[in-house]
Amino acid sequence: MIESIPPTVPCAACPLRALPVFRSNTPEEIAFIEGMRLGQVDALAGVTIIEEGSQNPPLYTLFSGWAFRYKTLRDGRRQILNFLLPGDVIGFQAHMLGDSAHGVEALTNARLCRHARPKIWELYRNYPELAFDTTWLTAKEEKLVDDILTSVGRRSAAERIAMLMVNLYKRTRLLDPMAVDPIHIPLTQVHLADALGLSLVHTNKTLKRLQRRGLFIFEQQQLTMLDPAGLERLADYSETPLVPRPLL
Amino acid sequence: MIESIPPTVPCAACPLRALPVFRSNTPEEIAFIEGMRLGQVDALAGVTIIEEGSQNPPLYTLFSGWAFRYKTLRDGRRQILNFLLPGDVIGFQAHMLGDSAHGVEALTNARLCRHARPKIWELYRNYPELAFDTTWLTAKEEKLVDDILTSVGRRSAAERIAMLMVNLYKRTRLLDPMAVDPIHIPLTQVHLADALGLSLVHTNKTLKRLQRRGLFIFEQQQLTMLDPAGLERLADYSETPLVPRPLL
DNA sequence: CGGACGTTTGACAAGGATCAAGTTTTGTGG
DNA sequence: CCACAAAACTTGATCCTTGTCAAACGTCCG
Repeated sequence: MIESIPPTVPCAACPLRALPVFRSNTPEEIAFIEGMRLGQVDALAGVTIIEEGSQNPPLYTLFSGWAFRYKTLRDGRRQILNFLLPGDVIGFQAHMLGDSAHGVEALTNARLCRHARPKIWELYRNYPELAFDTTWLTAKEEKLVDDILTSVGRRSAAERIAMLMVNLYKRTRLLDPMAVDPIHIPLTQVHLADALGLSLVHTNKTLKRLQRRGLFIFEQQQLTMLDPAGLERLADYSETPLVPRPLL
Repeated sequence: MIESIPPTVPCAACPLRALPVFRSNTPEEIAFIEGMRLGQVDALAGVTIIEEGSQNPPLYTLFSGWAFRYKTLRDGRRQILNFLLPGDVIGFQAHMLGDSAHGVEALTNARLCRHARPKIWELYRNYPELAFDTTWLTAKEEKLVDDILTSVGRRSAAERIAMLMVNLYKRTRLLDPMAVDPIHIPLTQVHLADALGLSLVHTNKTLKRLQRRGLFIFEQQQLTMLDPAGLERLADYSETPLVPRPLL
């Protein structure tokens, strides 16, 4: 399922660090992070990275690929809480609280950096900037969930889809500023439905309707943005100021 | 709106600290927290404590009373993200990210401890345990929002109400272990509706139906639990392990 | 070639929204 | 302490967004 692999690059040469979205670190900080990293592992698409309800699960950073956090009810209903992209931390909430209230599943084949959980404490003791960054990442993810909750609670199906498309489009562009449409979004309509709190059938119909309105094209997991302004208007989207993001 | 008052008690004598829910701190930590506290303020019920979208809003701890976090869409639709009870931190996400993506409003008359934002940095530098606690509180709130999102996205109206009642009941009991039914829950049906992602009318009808089923009584903001097990079953509620909570 | 998976569509059911009153409770000023 | 307005709660009728059921179709892969 999840296989260890020989480390691909040292943290100092992490390709993510080269991206403008990520804040730069001092050499000492990078050395500490390198020391915290136990190694890299690969997870195939569809694999469960963290089991729902597991005790003290491992702590990862997503190096490449996509994943998502989710919760399920006993009868199988599933809510996707948010999607995880490279640079996102996996398992931190569980690290803090002791067990994982949610599961994490790989959407694509994914490569993860695994971290030594006990070193987090050392991080707090000796690298207050990194500790601060850690909190920043947690706060940022909470804000994202706040936004999603607002969508699911108060937006119509069409508005929710518009919102999600705009968000995913922006997030992927931050990670690949050179990308041109169409952009690869590795989601099936089941994922969309579970993330939006809608049924699969209704998601499909609303998705088609929006595409017929000429807002975007999304087929075979390829997204082409046709009318970004129209989509943002429909989503009642408000821009988030852009701040460089820490990377553990 | 928000009025400064002479400090009521020193942090060391904070009545919240006496409660079993809250983790104990060393005298040095408490002294630091005391030094971080700028003073206490009172907010009347209904007052906006933090404006949606405000830049660098103040940082508070809720000393007494209830409040809630919310987001609104341009046309006025409102989603309540979660309810805040004594001990909860207010404005921390905004402190981290620079501006507040959500608003905070007092539900009852509330007393707040206001903190010196720049001292947070000192806290990270000199009190790693407290920094850790801060992250813990953020992670805990994210988990709460995760749970609410799951409700709003995947539970029926009746299930959502059951879930919320169980949660609020448990949270209030933690803060007042001696309390006996009926318990005061200072929410109107408008608040319930906005927290659950439902219309007011449907909230009312479903609420009545559950009460007619003998699960609980909720009137005049007084909650009596009649069939906690039945409610938890309906809500598909899974127990969270109880860990003492840090208090800033 | 046969499944498994993902997408698409139509028909129908239903949970929840909206509209419109009416009733009760709460709060405030006289 | 009463009177009155505002806020909160109820209820019925109706509409409609979304869910459920069913089935067909395409594609990829062993």
